[in-house]
Amino acid sequence: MRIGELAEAAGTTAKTLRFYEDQGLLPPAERTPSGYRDYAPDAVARIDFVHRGQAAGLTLAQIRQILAIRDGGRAPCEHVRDLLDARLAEIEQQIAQLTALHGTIAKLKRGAAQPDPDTCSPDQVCRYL
Amino acid sequence: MRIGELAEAAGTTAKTLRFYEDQGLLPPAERTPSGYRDYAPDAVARIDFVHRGQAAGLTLAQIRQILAIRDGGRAPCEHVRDLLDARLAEIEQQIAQLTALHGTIAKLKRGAAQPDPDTCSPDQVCRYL
DNA sequence: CTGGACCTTCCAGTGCAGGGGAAGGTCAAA
DNA sequence: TTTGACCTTCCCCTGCACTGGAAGGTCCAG
Repeated sequence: MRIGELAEAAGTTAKTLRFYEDQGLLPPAERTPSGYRDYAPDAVARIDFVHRGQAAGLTLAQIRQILAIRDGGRAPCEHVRDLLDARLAEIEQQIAQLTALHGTIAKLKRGAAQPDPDTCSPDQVCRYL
Repeated sequence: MRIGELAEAAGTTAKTLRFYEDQGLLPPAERTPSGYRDYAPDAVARIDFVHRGQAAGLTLAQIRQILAIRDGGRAPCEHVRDLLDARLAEIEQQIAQLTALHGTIAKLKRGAAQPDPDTCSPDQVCRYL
């Protein structure tokens, strides 16, 4: 199948598939005599895996690592578990930071419940911040 | 004061201050006869304001808008309040997305509590995802 | 044989907030 | 006078995951 068909089957674009090949996420495709990329149907599964990895918040670099392990003939399960653990920790930290920021902003707002422009000196630009 | 002194006083770098000037966050500085930027002491307050804006999660573009209103002689309080309201909504949405992602990943992990590489088919790359 | 849909490569840009480093000018102290 | 710290402008680079577009080749229907 050609790159456009594969892209449609996998829910992405031809441009993105060339980009993935360039980044080492897809192996270099076979070529027709005229130079067109020619994919086997199971390429869809590989792209689906990339999408599942992205849905789990992994970067393309991390997904490439997993694929490289699998391509090397080993099972990447343990590496995947480590990546997911790290991702969970990251997410927890991000949520904590956002929660703190939410509190900070809410406090700023409470500290200026009635905006009174006259009490905002030009020096401090705005009493709100 | 020269740009290096100002940078140290404001807790940033000379490079960043030139960048801010370029981006319209700081007015073009006075120059000494030899071409050095020459700042009044109150420049520190303006940079502090930029930092407070950043601490509230505003982008430099948003901070520039606020400063432009103040520089135009008006009080930016209402615009600031709108920006903070929008930021709060964004943060809430981000937290919701991260929470959902956290749940998704945790479920993936539970679905594969005992990693068994043999049950991972190469086709699906990894049972975990 | 022509038009249009598809394909190829390559270069460049997006948004965000700066950082790195070159090439050259200035200033104060030793 | 010379060193070394500072300053100037300039352009390119970073990370992330693409996206746009130009210039040209291929394939198939009408």
